[in-house]
Amino acid sequence: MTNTRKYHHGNLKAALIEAGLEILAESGLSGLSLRNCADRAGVSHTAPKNHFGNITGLLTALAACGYEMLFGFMQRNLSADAKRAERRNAALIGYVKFSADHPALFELMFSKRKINGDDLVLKAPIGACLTILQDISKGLVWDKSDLQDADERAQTMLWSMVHGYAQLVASGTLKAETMNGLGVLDVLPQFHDNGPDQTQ
Amino acid sequence: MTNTRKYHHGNLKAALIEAGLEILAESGLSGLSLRNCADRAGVSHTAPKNHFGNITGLLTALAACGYEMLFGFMQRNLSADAKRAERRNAALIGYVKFSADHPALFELMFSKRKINGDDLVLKAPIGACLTILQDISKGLVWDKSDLQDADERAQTMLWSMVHGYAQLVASGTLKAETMNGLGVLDVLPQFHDNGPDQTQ
DNA sequence: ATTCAATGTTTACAGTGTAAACTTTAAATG
DNA sequence: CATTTAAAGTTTACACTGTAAACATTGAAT
Repeated sequence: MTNTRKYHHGNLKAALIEAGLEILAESGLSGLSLRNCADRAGVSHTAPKNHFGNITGLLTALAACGYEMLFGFMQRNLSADAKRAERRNAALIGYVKFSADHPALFELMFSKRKINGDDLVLKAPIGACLTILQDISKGLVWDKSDLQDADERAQTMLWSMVHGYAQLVASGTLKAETMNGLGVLDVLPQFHDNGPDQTQ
Repeated sequence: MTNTRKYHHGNLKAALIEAGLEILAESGLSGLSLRNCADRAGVSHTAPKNHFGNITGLLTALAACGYEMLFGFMQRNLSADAKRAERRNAALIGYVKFSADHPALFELMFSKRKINGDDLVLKAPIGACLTILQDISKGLVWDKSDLQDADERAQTMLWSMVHGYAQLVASGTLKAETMNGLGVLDVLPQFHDNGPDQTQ
């Protein structure tokens, strides 16, 4: 009935993002192009230019979408009164689970040369994720917790650990059979907390 | 003098790899193509096919080159009688230094979808690097060292930590100014050793 | 001296991103 | 309501990419 394709799509920007996410899931980052994205949305191959400017604009919008999803993954299965240690474990598990569930999107999100880091639409969800990281990094007791900038060190350490694990697994560098199915919490060290859990 | 270009290059395979490494250093992974690689080597754009088959073949050869370099970086500044803790620190620092000195090559080496993981020329230097990783992961004392497969867990943990740190820095995700110039040893936990240093 | 396989070249084609000129249409304006 | 205008899509064109097929050259084996 809606066979009479309208000249103006009406919601092309959202349709292009949805098409892009589908193509990423089906064919990976290398399988995504402006043209097949436009194809799937049912418009000409130059239509995306009106909404995203160029390929970087589209990829940036998709990456922003990814960070919003990552934010959700890092807060999944958390009760309202979860302690910081629980929040930390949930965030680490969520981070790895997201990278496993959406490997191409995860790859794109950290392909910093393919996206526009100054885009405000991208910065917002990244900031939200960093807020979680900051929370779970506070007051960590480990062998460097008495040095200067301990919280900042802890943040870098936690992110490095979980991101490296996620990236090595998602890229296929660490194969599942090599790992005896060990998850991130089975491998990375556990640190205990010091001081108050300020958000409680 | 050698202006009379010979029909047969003589050493095209090596020349193409060298050209590829140069382009990677100058223009990044996205700036590398079969055609500009052939251009720089002074041959027609289809000449590389005889030596590498397709773009995957060239990228695989370049990645193999990268792992050989990484192996050298991980053993740099080591005296003949270095203890395992020294070897471990040297390897971690070398890993990060390599990723900082050759970011595009590092990116390629872990772009597993762009290279042929079954290539024996690639497998050899990867195996050499894994041998170092295995060495520096043995007998590590940490909160999971009494669990099953402790050495394997330690290996995954060490690799995750250092790789995540290297990737986040090399990709520009962790900016230098954000980090107060903290190096990998200033951030990641230090574990002490248990048992004999078997290679001594 | 001849053959032949390895090594390069030429030509062709489909796919990519992007720019410019053009067309349609919804919405604002009189 | 009629007109204008700018946003949204299309058409066309071009340079670049990887790859395949047909062809040319040449060093080395016979």
